[in-house]
Amino acid sequence: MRKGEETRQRIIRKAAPIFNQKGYDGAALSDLMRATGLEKGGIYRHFESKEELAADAFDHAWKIAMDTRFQGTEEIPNTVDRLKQIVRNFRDRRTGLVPGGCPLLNTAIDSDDGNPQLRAKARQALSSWLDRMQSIAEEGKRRGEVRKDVDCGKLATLIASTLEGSHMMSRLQKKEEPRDLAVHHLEEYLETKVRAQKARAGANKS
Amino acid sequence: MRKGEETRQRIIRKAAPIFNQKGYDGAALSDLMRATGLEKGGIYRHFESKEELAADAFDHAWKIAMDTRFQGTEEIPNTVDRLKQIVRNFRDRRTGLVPGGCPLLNTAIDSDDGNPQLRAKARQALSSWLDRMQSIAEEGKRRGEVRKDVDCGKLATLIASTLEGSHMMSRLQKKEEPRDLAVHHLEEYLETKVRAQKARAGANKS
DNA sequence: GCGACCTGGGACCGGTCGGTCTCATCGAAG
DNA sequence: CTTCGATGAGACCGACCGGTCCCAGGTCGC
Repeated sequence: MRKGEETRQRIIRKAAPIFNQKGYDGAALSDLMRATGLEKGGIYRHFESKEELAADAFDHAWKIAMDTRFQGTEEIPNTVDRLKQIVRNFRDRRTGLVPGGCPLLNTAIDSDDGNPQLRAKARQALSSWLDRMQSIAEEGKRRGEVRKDVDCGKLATLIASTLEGSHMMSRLQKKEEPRDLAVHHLEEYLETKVRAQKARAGANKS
Repeated sequence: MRKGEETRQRIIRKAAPIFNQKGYDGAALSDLMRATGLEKGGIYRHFESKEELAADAFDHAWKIAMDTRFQGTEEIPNTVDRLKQIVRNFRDRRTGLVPGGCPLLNTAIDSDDGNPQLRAKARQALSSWLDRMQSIAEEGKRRGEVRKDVDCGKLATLIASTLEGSHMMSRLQKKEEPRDLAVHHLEEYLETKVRAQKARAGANKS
């Protein structure tokens, strides 16, 4: 029981970057065999199908992405500052991630036509990300840190769209600028349109 | 000479949606044969390789996308209004497009690892789109319709990122909301941060 | 230390992949 | 009407696809 589970996890860890980089069709069994150092039989003992492995690999990659994006945000008291940190994390914390760019973006586009199983994974991944951000905004609203006229669900959607779109462009151009730009834009948006203003006469710098 | 070119164009037209929906690897020759009604030999007479066909199919799909996104914008005199119309076109005009979502987004993600030929196509497609939007903004700046402190290149990048990201989310969720939201957000941004204010005392409705 | 079971190797499967080649037919120019 | 290049059919190719299966050897619990 022990050894098998270890191997299973090792396969997932090695397979995740391949699926994330090459997509489901592009990731051949032979690639996975080379990466894991196992023969076909060794892999298929632990997974019923390539699809099951791809699903587990996606979960693995997404968990890492989520953990990284929310890293060091829990302890930030102010909710708007917390959202800003999440936005900045998207730009700054990209070491330790599964190579190949955002797994959600990749899988969403990849599973666009067929592969309903992977598509469902992507949908639920997006939902969980949006929910977490929305919850933070709602907490902020209850606490009076976030303006009352802000729609928290829409805010989460806007943040995710902007970040993911800029991420695609940064990867395509191999330049940081689009991502930097999106982060800066969102920071300003959070500051001017989301954060509740405490003092009536307070100066509004920056 | 005549007939052959017609067939070539027909193949491109029929192949474009398949590549756009299934990706390069996912689009099998057998799919293309079924769509075109031709046998393998019939297709390969007109293209040296699958890759050449994919490149031509991308050009075809992207041309349609660009034409549609800029449809009815040339005749709008005010440049900021023109940009707003481009943004709205992204949301509203989606009939006649090659099925499968934005070819740029799809191809950018699809060609992320290998296929440098397709990747180059995607890069140049993005550049041409950005350039066109940037030029409009620069024209607006010369005419005093756009604020002097606006960086036109960054503006174009921000618009493209936001639209593409929201497009991915809309497709994944099968809901219009993310795209609507992004369009609304950009419209507001163009109105409040980009458009030059003519009159000092003018009311700023909406 | 024995026996049962867990693990991984690798031969094997039918199917499909992208790509080639030959040849009959088609269409247009003379 | 003939002729000849342009065209498309479809058999064929080797490679590789995802997946199965059985066996040898390793790893456990007892």
